[in-house]
Amino acid sequence: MFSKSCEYAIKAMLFLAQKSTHENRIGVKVIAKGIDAPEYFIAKILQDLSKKKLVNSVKGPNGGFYLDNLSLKTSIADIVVAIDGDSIYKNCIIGLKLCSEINPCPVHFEYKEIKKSLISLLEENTLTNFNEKMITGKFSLKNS
Amino acid sequence: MFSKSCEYAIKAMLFLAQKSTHENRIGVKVIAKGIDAPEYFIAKILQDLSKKKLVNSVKGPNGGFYLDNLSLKTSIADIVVAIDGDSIYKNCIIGLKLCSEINPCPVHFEYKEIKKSLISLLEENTLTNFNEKMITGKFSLKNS
DNA sequence: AAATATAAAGATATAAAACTCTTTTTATTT
DNA sequence: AAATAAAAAGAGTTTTATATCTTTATATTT
Repeated sequence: MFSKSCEYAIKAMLFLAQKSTHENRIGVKVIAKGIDAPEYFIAKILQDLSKKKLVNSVKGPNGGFYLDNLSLKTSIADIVVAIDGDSIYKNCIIGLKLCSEINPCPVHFEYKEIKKSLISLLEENTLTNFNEKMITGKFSLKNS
Repeated sequence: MFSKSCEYAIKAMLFLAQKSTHENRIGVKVIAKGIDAPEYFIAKILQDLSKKKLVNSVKGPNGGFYLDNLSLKTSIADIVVAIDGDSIYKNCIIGLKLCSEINPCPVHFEYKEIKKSLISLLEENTLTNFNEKMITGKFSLKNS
């Protein structure tokens, strides 16, 4: 569904949403361990997210990454679009370039509904939202 | 969503479903042109589908690929599983290895429903089914 | 039976994604 | 102001996916 980079990005954002504040920044190493991702690779991804203003960062001693209150409103959809682009919004499920409402592939209208629910899921789940769900203890992010 | 190979496989199967019979086999070159795929690449994919018994083939003059009546009952799900494996059935949307009913990620239950519809779409659409849809002329497979 | 046309198999090439290392820049702390 | 710790930037490397080419095997046709 999503690229590896995108999955790591989502996990990193969720991790930061739970653990970071402006005062408590988190470094690449801690994030990498926390989400079970390769350190140098997640570093690049965080750089990218930082350029795109989805995370905040400060350099130097006691520096690291964090999310401010605005960033906590980021949805999974925002992260996906930032990393993988908008293909999830646009692409035909069987990869036809010309598939559209006027020239639909055989499953266009069926897939359209599914895509709609999928996009709702991605757009309605913000980081804050995730946090709330996890506070109840019924959900988790464990990977190993 | 699916790999390029898988998209080509689906398109090739649909093409064969429309055009081939036991008597009228279709060669790689024609298929490649018909679905706008690289010739040598789709040849490999067809070989694979043939080994996995999803298409029939005969060598030699007037040889080529075709689908028999049994093969026309193949669903998109069958093709996807043959080429991309069953990750669509199994994988967590945010890539967590441990995500499950007892250890769900924050969107597990929401995604579960979407996945269900997606799988229905893939399983319920057989090649025969596709053909019927296209006979009405309301649907198409054009790519360019 | 020979020639031919086709898929199958094997080997190679190219591109993209995933991952790593090194150097540079810049806040922070001392 | 100097030392330091961190991200940013740049430049690789490795792996996987995509694509191509060549040779071999085998039905079919002549």
